[in-house]
Amino acid sequence: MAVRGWRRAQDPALLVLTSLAAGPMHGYALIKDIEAIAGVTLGPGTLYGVLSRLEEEGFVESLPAEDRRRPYRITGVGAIALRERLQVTSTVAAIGLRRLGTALT
Amino acid sequence: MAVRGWRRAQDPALLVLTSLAAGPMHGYALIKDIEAIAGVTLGPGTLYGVLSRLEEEGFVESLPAEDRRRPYRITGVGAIALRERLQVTSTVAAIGLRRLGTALT
DNA sequence: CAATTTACTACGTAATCTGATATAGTCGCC
DNA sequence: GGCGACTATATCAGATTACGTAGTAAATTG
Repeated sequence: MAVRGWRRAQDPALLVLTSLAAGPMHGYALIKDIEAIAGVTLGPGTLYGVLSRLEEEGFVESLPAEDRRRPYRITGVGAIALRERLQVTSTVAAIGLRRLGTALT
Repeated sequence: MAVRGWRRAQDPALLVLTSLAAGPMHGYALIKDIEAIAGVTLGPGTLYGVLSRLEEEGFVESLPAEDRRRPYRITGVGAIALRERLQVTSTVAAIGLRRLGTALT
Protein backbone atom coordinates (compact mmCIF):
# COMPACT_ATOMS: atom_id res chain seq x y z
CA MET A 1 0.00 0.00 0.00
CA ALA A 2 3.00 2.25 0.26
CA VAL A 3 3.29 4.97 -2.35
CA ARG A 4 6.51 4.74 -4.28
CA GLY A 5 8.22 7.19 -6.54
CA TRP A 6 7.18 10.31 -4.74
CA ARG A 7 9.82 12.26 -2.94
CA ARG A 8 7.51 13.20 -0.12
CA ALA A 9 4.50 11.72 1.51
CA GLN A 10 1.24 13.36 0.72
CA ASP A 11 -0.01 16.21 2.81
CA PRO A 12 0.52 15.04 6.37
CA ALA A 13 -1.85 17.69 7.70
CA LEU A 14 -4.73 16.14 5.82
CA LEU A 15 -3.83 12.68 7.10
CA VAL A 16 -3.64 13.88 10.69
CA LEU A 17 -7.01 15.61 10.55
CA THR A 18 -8.59 12.63 8.85
CA SER A 19 -7.23 10.45 11.59
CA LEU A 20 -8.53 12.71 14.32
CA ALA A 21 -11.97 12.59 12.73
CA ALA A 22 -12.28 9.19 14.39
CA GLY A 23 -11.98 10.77 17.82
CA PRO A 24 -9.32 12.24 20.12
CA MET A 25 -5.95 10.57 19.84
CA HIS A 26 -2.41 11.15 21.00
CA GLY A 27 0.62 11.35 18.76
CA TYR A 28 1.73 7.77 18.69
CA ALA A 29 -1.78 6.50 18.07
CA LEU A 30 -2.01 8.92 15.14
CA ILE A 31 1.12 7.48 13.60
CA LYS A 32 -0.33 3.99 13.81
CA ASP A 33 -3.72 4.99 12.49
CA ILE A 34 -2.18 6.85 9.54
CA GLU A 35 -0.07 3.82 8.76
CA ALA A 36 -3.23 1.79 8.62
CA ILE A 37 -5.32 4.11 6.48
CA ALA A 38 -2.71 5.57 4.14
CA GLY A 39 0.26 3.22 4.27
CA VAL A 40 2.74 5.91 5.22
CA THR A 41 4.67 6.25 8.44
CA LEU A 42 5.11 9.78 9.68
CA GLY A 43 8.24 10.44 11.68
CA PRO A 44 7.89 12.35 14.93
CA GLY A 45 9.29 15.47 13.34
CA THR A 46 6.60 15.50 10.71
CA LEU A 47 3.81 14.60 13.07
CA TYR A 48 4.40 17.04 15.86
CA GLY A 49 5.24 19.82 13.44
CA VAL A 50 1.92 19.29 11.73
CA LEU A 51 0.06 19.09 15.04
CA SER A 52 1.41 22.38 16.33
CA ARG A 53 0.61 24.11 13.04
CA LEU A 54 -2.91 22.72 13.10
CA GLU A 55 -3.30 23.90 16.66
CA GLU A 56 -2.15 27.41 15.74
CA GLU A 57 -4.77 27.49 13.02
CA GLY A 58 -7.44 26.31 15.42
CA PHE A 59 -8.10 23.07 13.56
CA VAL A 60 -7.17 20.88 16.51
CA GLU A 61 -6.86 21.44 20.25
CA SER A 62 -4.79 19.57 22.75
CA LEU A 63 -6.50 18.00 25.71
CA PRO A 64 -5.02 17.82 29.20
CA ALA A 65 -2.30 15.21 29.16
CA GLU A 66 -3.21 12.00 30.86
CA ASP A 67 -0.08 10.34 32.04
CA ARG A 68 2.54 11.10 29.40
CA ARG A 69 0.12 11.05 26.52
CA ARG A 70 -1.00 14.32 25.01
CA PRO A 71 -4.25 13.72 23.16
CA TYR A 72 -5.51 16.01 20.42
CA ARG A 73 -9.06 16.61 19.32
CA ILE A 74 -10.34 18.05 16.07
CA THR A 75 -12.28 21.30 16.52
CA GLY A 76 -15.50 22.32 14.83
CA VAL A 77 -13.59 24.62 12.50
CA GLY A 78 -11.18 21.80 11.76
CA ALA A 79 -13.98 19.41 10.94
CA ILE A 80 -15.55 21.87 8.53
CA ALA A 81 -12.24 22.56 6.82
CA LEU A 82 -11.52 18.85 6.64
CA ARG A 83 -14.86 18.04 5.06
CA GLU A 84 -14.39 20.74 2.43
CA ARG A 85 -10.92 19.50 1.63
CA LEU A 86 -11.91 15.86 1.50
CA GLN A 87 -14.75 16.61 -0.86
CA VAL A 88 -12.42 18.40 -3.26
CA THR A 89 -9.83 15.66 -2.85
CA SER A 90 -12.32 12.96 -3.54
CA THR A 91 -13.61 14.78 -6.62
CA VAL A 92 -10.09 15.22 -7.96
CA ALA A 93 -9.32 11.56 -7.32
CA ALA A 94 -12.46 10.48 -9.14
CA ILE A 95 -11.68 12.71 -12.13
CA GLY A 96 -8.09 11.52 -12.24
CA LEU A 97 -8.97 7.86 -12.08
CA ARG A 98 -11.59 8.31 -14.78
CA ARG A 99 -9.06 10.09 -16.95
CA LEU A 100 -6.62 7.26 -16.44
CA GLY A 101 -9.31 4.91 -17.61
CA THR A 102 -9.68 2.96 -14.44
CA ALA A 103 -12.57 0.62 -13.90
CA LEU A 104 -13.81 0.67 -10.32
CA THR A 105 -11.02 -0.54 -8.11
CA MET B 1 -15.56 25.37 -4.49
CA ALA B 2 -12.49 27.10 -3.19
CA VAL B 3 -10.89 25.60 -0.12
CA ARG B 4 -10.58 28.12 2.65
CA GLY B 5 -8.61 28.02 5.83
CA TRP B 6 -5.66 26.12 4.49
CA ARG B 7 -2.42 27.97 4.18
CA ARG B 8 -1.36 26.14 1.06
CA ALA B 9 -3.01 24.62 -1.93
CA GLN B 10 -3.09 20.89 -1.74
CA ASP B 11 -0.27 19.00 -3.36
CA PRO B 12 0.22 20.85 -6.63
CA ALA B 13 2.18 17.94 -8.09
CA LEU B 14 -0.82 15.67 -7.75
CA LEU B 15 -3.08 18.26 -9.34
CA VAL B 16 -0.75 18.76 -12.28
CA LEU B 17 -0.43 15.05 -12.95
CA THR B 18 -4.17 14.57 -12.64
CA SER B 19 -4.65 17.35 -15.11
CA LEU B 20 -2.18 15.88 -17.57
CA ALA B 21 -4.01 12.57 -17.37
CA ALA B 22 -6.52 14.16 -19.74
CA GLY B 23 -3.84 14.54 -22.39
CA PRO B 24 -0.86 16.77 -23.20
CA MET B 25 -1.26 20.35 -22.09
CA HIS B 26 0.83 23.46 -21.78
CA GLY B 27 1.29 25.47 -18.62
CA TYR B 28 -1.47 27.96 -18.95
CA ALA B 29 -4.00 25.31 -19.89
CA LEU B 30 -2.94 23.38 -16.79
CA ILE B 31 -3.64 26.37 -14.59
CA LYS B 32 -7.13 26.69 -16.07
CA ASP B 33 -7.87 22.98 -15.86
CA ILE B 34 -6.75 22.82 -12.23
CA GLU B 35 -8.93 25.80 -11.43
CA ALA B 36 -11.86 23.92 -12.89
CA ILE B 37 -11.30 20.57 -11.21
CA ALA B 38 -9.95 21.64 -7.82
CA GLY B 39 -10.90 25.28 -7.39
CA VAL B 40 -7.36 26.45 -6.75
CA THR B 41 -5.25 28.73 -8.91
CA LEU B 42 -1.60 27.84 -9.07
CA GLY B 43 0.76 30.75 -9.55
CA PRO B 44 3.42 30.44 -12.22
CA GLY B 45 6.10 29.84 -9.62
CA THR B 46 4.25 26.86 -8.23
CA LEU B 47 3.37 25.46 -11.61
CA TYR B 48 6.73 25.58 -13.31
CA GLY B 49 8.51 24.47 -10.18
CA VAL B 50 6.29 21.42 -10.04
CA LEU B 51 6.65 20.72 -13.75
CA SER B 52 10.42 20.73 -13.68
CA ARG B 53 10.50 18.49 -10.63
CA LEU B 54 8.08 16.07 -12.25
CA GLU B 55 10.20 16.07 -15.38
CA GLU B 56 13.34 15.31 -13.37
CA GLU B 57 11.57 12.35 -11.83
CA GLY B 58 10.44 11.12 -15.22
CA PHE B 59 6.75 11.54 -14.47
CA VAL B 60 6.18 14.01 -17.30
CA GLU B 61 8.05 14.92 -20.46
CA SER B 62 7.99 18.13 -22.42
CA LEU B 63 7.02 18.04 -26.05
CA PRO B 64 8.47 20.26 -28.78
CA ALA B 65 7.05 23.73 -28.38
CA GLU B 66 4.50 24.71 -30.94
CA ASP B 67 4.39 28.43 -31.31
CA ARG B 68 5.20 29.75 -27.86
CA ARG B 69 3.37 26.99 -26.04
CA ARG B 70 5.38 24.27 -24.37
CA PRO B 71 3.15 21.22 -23.89
CA TYR B 72 3.82 18.52 -21.34
CA ARG B 73 2.75 14.91 -21.45
CA ILE B 74 2.45 12.39 -18.64
CA THR B 75 4.76 9.38 -19.03
CA GLY B 76 3.95 5.73 -18.40
CA VAL B 77 5.80 5.86 -15.12
CA GLY B 78 3.94 9.00 -14.21
CA ALA B 79 0.60 7.43 -14.97
CA ILE B 80 1.38 4.41 -12.81
CA ALA B 81 2.53 6.60 -9.92
CA LEU B 82 -0.52 8.79 -10.31
CA ARG B 83 -2.93 5.89 -10.23
CA GLU B 84 -1.32 4.49 -7.08
CA ARG B 85 -1.48 7.86 -5.40
CA LEU B 86 -5.05 8.56 -6.43
CA GLN B 87 -6.19 5.22 -5.12
CA VAL B 88 -4.68 5.91 -1.71
CA THR B 89 -6.03 9.44 -1.78
CA SER B 90 -9.48 8.28 -2.65
CA THR B 91 -9.43 5.67 0.10
CA VAL B 92 -8.34 8.25 2.65
CA ALA B 93 -11.04 10.65 1.49
CA ALA B 94 -13.69 7.95 1.78
CA ILE B 95 -12.56 7.00 5.28
CA GLY B 96 -12.41 10.62 6.37
CA LEU B 97 -15.85 11.48 5.07
CA ARG B 98 -17.31 8.40 6.70
CA ARG B 99 -15.68 9.35 9.98
CA LEU B 100 -17.12 12.82 9.70
CA GLY B 101 -20.51 11.22 9.30
CA THR B 102 -21.17 12.42 5.82
CA ALA B 103 -23.97 10.97 3.78
CA LEU B 104 -23.03 10.59 0.12
CA THR B 105 -22.32 14.01 -1.29
C1' DC C 1 16.82 -6.47 34.84
C1' DA C 2 17.58 -6.16 29.77
C1' DA C 3 15.23 -5.39 25.58
C1' DT C 4 11.47 -3.65 23.26
C1' DT C 5 7.71 -0.70 22.64
C1' DT C 6 5.45 3.52 23.67
C1' DA C 7 5.59 8.63 23.69
C1' DC C 8 7.33 12.84 22.98
C1' DT C 9 10.94 16.85 22.35
C1' DA C 10 14.43 19.30 19.99
C1' DC C 11 17.18 20.37 16.11
C1' DG C 12 18.98 20.73 11.49
C1' DT C 13 18.50 20.42 6.71
C1' DA C 14 16.61 19.86 2.39
C1' DA C 15 12.64 20.29 -0.42
C1' DT C 16 8.79 22.81 -1.61
C1' DC C 17 5.46 26.55 -2.17
C1' DT C 18 4.34 31.08 -3.14
C1' DG C 19 4.36 35.81 -4.64
C1' DA C 20 6.73 39.17 -7.07
C1' DT C 21 8.74 40.41 -11.11
C1' DA C 22 9.88 40.19 -16.02
C1' DT C 23 9.08 39.37 -20.88
C1' DA C 24 6.35 39.10 -24.91
C1' DG C 25 2.62 38.06 -28.27
C1' DT C 26 -2.39 38.67 -29.38
C1' DC C 27 -6.91 40.57 -29.32
C1' DG C 28 -10.48 43.92 -29.26
C1' DC C 29 -11.77 48.60 -29.16
C1' DC C 30 -12.32 53.48 -28.83
C1' DG D 1 -2.22 53.40 -33.07
C1' DG D 2 -2.21 53.32 -28.35
C1' DC D 3 -4.41 51.07 -24.30
C1' DG D 4 -5.70 47.51 -21.35
C1' DA D 5 -6.81 42.68 -20.77
C1' DC D 6 -5.65 38.16 -21.55
C1' DT D 7 -2.47 34.50 -23.03
C1' DA D 8 1.94 32.24 -22.06
C1' DT D 9 6.28 31.30 -20.05
C1' DA D 10 10.18 31.98 -16.92
C1' DT D 11 13.07 32.99 -12.75
C1' DC D 12 14.16 34.47 -8.17
C1' DA D 13 14.07 35.24 -3.16
C1' DG D 14 11.85 34.29 1.09
C1' DA D 15 9.04 31.68 3.98
C1' DT D 16 7.08 27.50 5.09
C1' DT D 17 7.00 22.68 5.42
C1' DA D 18 8.50 17.88 5.51
C1' DC D 19 11.29 14.60 7.37
C1' DG D 20 15.20 12.30 9.52
C1' DT D 21 18.08 11.76 13.52
C1' DA D 22 19.20 11.88 18.09
C1' DG D 23 17.86 12.04 22.61
C1' DT D 24 14.97 11.22 26.84
C1' DA D 25 12.18 8.52 29.53
C1' DA D 26 8.29 5.61 31.12
C1' DA D 27 5.84 1.25 30.53
C1' DT D 28 5.77 -3.47 29.07
C1' DT D 29 7.50 -7.90 28.05
C1' DG D 30 10.31 -11.74 28.68
